[in-house]
Amino acid sequence: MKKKIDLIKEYRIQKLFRILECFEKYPFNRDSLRECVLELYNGKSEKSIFRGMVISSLRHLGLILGYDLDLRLSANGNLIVAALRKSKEEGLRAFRAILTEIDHHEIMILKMIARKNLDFDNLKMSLVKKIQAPSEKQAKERINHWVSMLMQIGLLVKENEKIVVAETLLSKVEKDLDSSVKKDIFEKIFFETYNSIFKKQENIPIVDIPEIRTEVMTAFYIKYNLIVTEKQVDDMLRAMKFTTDEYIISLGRAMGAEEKLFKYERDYYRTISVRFLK
DNA sequence: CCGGCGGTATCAGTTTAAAG
DNA sequence: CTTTAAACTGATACCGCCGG
Repeated sequence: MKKKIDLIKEYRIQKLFRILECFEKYPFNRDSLRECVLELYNGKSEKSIFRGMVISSLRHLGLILGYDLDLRLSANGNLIVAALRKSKEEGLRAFRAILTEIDHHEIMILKMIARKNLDFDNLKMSLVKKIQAPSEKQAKERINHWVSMLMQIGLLVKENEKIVVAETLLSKVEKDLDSSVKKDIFEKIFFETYNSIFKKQENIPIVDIPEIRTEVMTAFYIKYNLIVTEKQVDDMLRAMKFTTDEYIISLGRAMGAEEKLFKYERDYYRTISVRFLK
């Protein structure tokens, strides 16, 4: 069974950073957003750049949500921008965590490379054979782009003619991806965040999960300098007790097919609500 | 001559505008 | 108001120009 890899058309990370900043500036504002993005490509056409490259790449990477007028950052996309505000290196750290998480779960290039000891070209060829794509040319393009992104974030390094995994860096990333040390703080931040959104929306207790993900992740990052991805939020939320003598958490279903729903047991949910008993 | 950037053709759905 | 046409949107595969 060959793996499927999406084609990331825009894979230059510095460019993606600037695009994400446009999304942060103009959520739900397609016109300004499009203008902001096209400025980065000095006036190229919206069809090829905005629709053909930017939107599809960011969606494949899970960094944006919504269609036409509703385009906006996902929680992961927002985390990158928040980190970027601190420094470029921090932005890379966030991006690295998110990309590595995708790689570990879907593509596994890093694991494949760690096992082999091939030169660059042979390595790429062996990867190309393992993925499913419409043509060999397409497979090559996909692998090239993913490998390039892993190099840009520093997880793959050229060493003479060989290519190796930067183990020290990878272990740092894996620390960022490990939620076991964050569980204790999670409940505290989750309830604080819930309450602040609850107040913000004038005491309406039903909170959108994509929104609370964003806020929880930002709080973790700003207050504790900890990277928490969407997946980690979902994992830690699933691990919580939903019913105690202090509170009851309930989940709300989505109306139709939507993106990035919260999976709990066998179903997908869109909203969350907490009733405090004391 | 090669490859990367990004242009293009195309498609299936939608949405909007124009025409009747 | 209803029908018809045009434009828009997101996505995909493949192509071609240009710089090194």
